[in-house]
Amino acid sequence: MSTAVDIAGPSSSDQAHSSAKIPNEPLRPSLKRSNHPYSLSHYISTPSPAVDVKGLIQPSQAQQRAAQPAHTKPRRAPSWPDMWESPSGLHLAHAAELLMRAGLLALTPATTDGSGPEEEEEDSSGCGTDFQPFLGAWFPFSPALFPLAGFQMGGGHWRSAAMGAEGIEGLVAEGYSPGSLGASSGGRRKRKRCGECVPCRRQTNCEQCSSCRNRKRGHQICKYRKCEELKRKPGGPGFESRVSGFDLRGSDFTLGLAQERSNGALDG
DNA sequence: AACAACGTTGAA
DNA sequence: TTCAACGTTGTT
Repeated sequence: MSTAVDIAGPSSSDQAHSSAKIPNEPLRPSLKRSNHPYSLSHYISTPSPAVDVKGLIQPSQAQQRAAQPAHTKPRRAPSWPDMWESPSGLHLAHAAELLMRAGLLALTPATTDGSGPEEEEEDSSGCGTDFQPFLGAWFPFSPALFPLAGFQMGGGHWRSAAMGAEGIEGLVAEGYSPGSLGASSGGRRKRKRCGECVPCRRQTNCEQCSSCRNRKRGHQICKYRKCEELKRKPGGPGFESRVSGFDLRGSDFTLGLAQERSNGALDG
């Protein structure tokens, strides 16, 4: 029931200005697409229990060098807590904790003697495949754990088949895939719009807000089409509402829009 | 906090 | 290769 809506922008005469590049239909098709490089069967059938997740989420030094040419300004490396926050506010660590409570996730002692091949070549950032800080114990991150725990990866979502897909889907990170967690980007990921909130369902740019007027340099989507999910900081207030069973997605948009209008916040 | 600018990602 | 737009950083 994703009927396209087209809330009037700052003025009622803006519709004619919509860019030819703007899709004339809701964005669901592209949102549903997933180019995840690995299928679930890949992880299940991979002979080595340790698919090179470290390589996926932490590129090699050579990859990092390639990803960051010398002429570009050095950017702050994303911190690991940041890496593990979901746009809908659920820390992956919380998901892991839930699994632990359900007895589905094993913990290993905090040994650092590098007994396996995965342990060698730990770089200065200290990011291996174990994540003690999040759980107070070591969290062995292996993709094999997710199938074991009933998690499925697909459609850009992490689902839990064991807990009931409907219930957990809203809890678990949306818009992320292992690939977007750094498989090819050296850690920088790009969230996707939810496609369901009111702004996402707008079809046209207003062409009057600062983002529209400054599109060449600003590289920003029309203010009235900016996804509500993307407006939130990952791991922000959304977390509580999502966990407690409420999905406030888009609920504050109308209020915010009315407020913006009354305040004249939008330039134009 | 809002805005502007830019680098970068990801899809077409 | 192009383009839309997200993420980050600096400025106001």
